[in-house]
Amino acid sequence: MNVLNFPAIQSDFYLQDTVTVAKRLIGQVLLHESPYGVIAGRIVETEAYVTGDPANHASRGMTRRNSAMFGPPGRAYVYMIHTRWCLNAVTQPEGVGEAVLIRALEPILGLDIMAELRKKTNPRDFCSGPGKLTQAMAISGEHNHADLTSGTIRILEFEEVDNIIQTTRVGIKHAADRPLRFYSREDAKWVSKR
DNA sequence: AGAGCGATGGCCT
DNA sequence: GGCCATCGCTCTA
Repeated sequence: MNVLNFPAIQSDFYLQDTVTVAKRLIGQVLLHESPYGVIAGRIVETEAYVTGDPANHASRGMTRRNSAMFGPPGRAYVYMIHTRWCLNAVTQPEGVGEAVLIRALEPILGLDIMAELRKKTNPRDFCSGPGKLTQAMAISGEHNHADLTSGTIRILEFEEVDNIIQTTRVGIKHAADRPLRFYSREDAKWVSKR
């Protein structure tokens, strides 16, 4: 199988309820045709950030940093936290600030590139966290607003995952009790722990 | 498993 | 100028 032939998920998908998008992104493939070569991983962990949610960057209105969240669906919202980049897929129509944070991947393509970028040898250290996977996938601030439905960074239709665990989100202060984190039970070994 | 800490940029006062 | 964050690493046990 050649992932490059898989169809990219189109913007209608990202117009579904953000929680639904977060669940259904599990099992799909994040691809980057990067300057280093083709890199890809299967999404195994996500979090939803919705309207009225104090943990959502968009909850206090639009700023320059979070503007991508208010843009069209299917774009990337990439921001920096504590020296690391994090990748979100923007959901909902333009003007609504919601997104899904991609938290972990199962590496599937370009493992040698990931090893080099991450300076790690164990594949479990490549993409088991939001800041790790952007480094492994060569994604950074320059990719903010990038179109994930076509272009060099895409999310591809791959498979549906049934056994999805729903728990609380990681590393947030506000609304920490809301169960808006999702991960694939079968792929728990690739998931971020903290 | 759990605590401590480095580190950068955005945003508000 | 200061606060704080969708984090990762290392050290201890």
